[in-house]
Amino acid sequence: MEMVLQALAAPRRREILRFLRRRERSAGEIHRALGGVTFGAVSQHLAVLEHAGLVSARREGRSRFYATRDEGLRPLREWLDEMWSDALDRLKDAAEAEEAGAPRPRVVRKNRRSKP
Amino acid sequence: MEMVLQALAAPRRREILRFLRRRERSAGEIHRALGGVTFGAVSQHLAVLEHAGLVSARREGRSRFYATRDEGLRPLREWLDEMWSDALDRLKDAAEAEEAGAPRPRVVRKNRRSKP
DNA sequence: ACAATAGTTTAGTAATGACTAAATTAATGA
DNA sequence: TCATTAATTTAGTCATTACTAAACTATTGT
Repeated sequence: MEMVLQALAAPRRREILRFLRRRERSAGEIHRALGGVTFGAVSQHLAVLEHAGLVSARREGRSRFYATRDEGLRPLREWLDEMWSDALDRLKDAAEAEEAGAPRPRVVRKNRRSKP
Repeated sequence: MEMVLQALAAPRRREILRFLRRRERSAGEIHRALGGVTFGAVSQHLAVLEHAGLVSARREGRSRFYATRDEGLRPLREWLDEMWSDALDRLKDAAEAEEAGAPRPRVVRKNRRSKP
C-alpha cells in the first residue's frame, strides 16, 4: 500500500482517477480533459497509477485505454478499516473505565509532595 | 483531504499513528518507540499529523500527549466510498449493456474499409 | 516506404520533503 | 535563580518528484 498512498497523494493523479470513474479513456482523452499539462506528464502519471495497481491499460490500435482497477484500492480500504476498529476499541475501553469507578480516569495525577 | 493523504503518504507517520492506536502517548514515548530517528524529526511529523487533523495534542506538565483523531480519517473514508460506488455503477452499466443484446459491447470497433 | 497520429521515454530543472544537529522555548524542582 | 527534563523550531543537506521540451517508438493510412 506504500505505492497506493504515494500515488494517491498527488492531486493530478486523483484528478485522473476521477476522470476515469465512469468509463475507460484513452491517454489522449485524459490529456485533453486535464488541460494545462503536457502529454508527457500525463503519461508519467499514468505509469505511476499503473504500477500502484490503481489502473489497468489496454492497447487498441494507436490508442491506449486506461481504466480504474477497483481491487487497487483494497489495501487502503483494509488499512482504514483497521484504524476504524481501533477507534471502536478505544471507545469501548473508555466506556469500561468509566463504569469501573473513577469519573474520568484518563489522566494519572502526579504526587505533589511539597506544599508552600 | 489533500493534507490527510499527504500526511499518510509518509511511512514514518503511519508508524506513529499505528503506535497511537491503543492509547495516547507523549512525544518522548513516541520518539523512543520509533527508534533511529531524531526527536526533532518526530516533532515535525507530529506537527504534520496535527495540521492534517489526524491527531490531537494535550499538554500535561512538561509532556505533550498525542492521540489519534478518528474524525480525521473521515474525508479519506468518504472519498473511498465515492470511488467504490463508482465501481458498482460500472458493474451495473456493464450488466445492462450485456443484457441489451451485443455479447461484449465494451469496445467500439473501427470500420476497416480496405482489405489486402 | 513515408507521413501522420498516439504515446512513452529521457534529460534536465525547480520545488518539496524527510532528515540531522543545534538553538530555543516551557515547565518543574532544587 | 539555576539546572534539568521535555519538546519545538530553525538552518542546512540530500533525495524525491512533478513538470517541460524534445527525442524516440509504435501503429495506421496512403
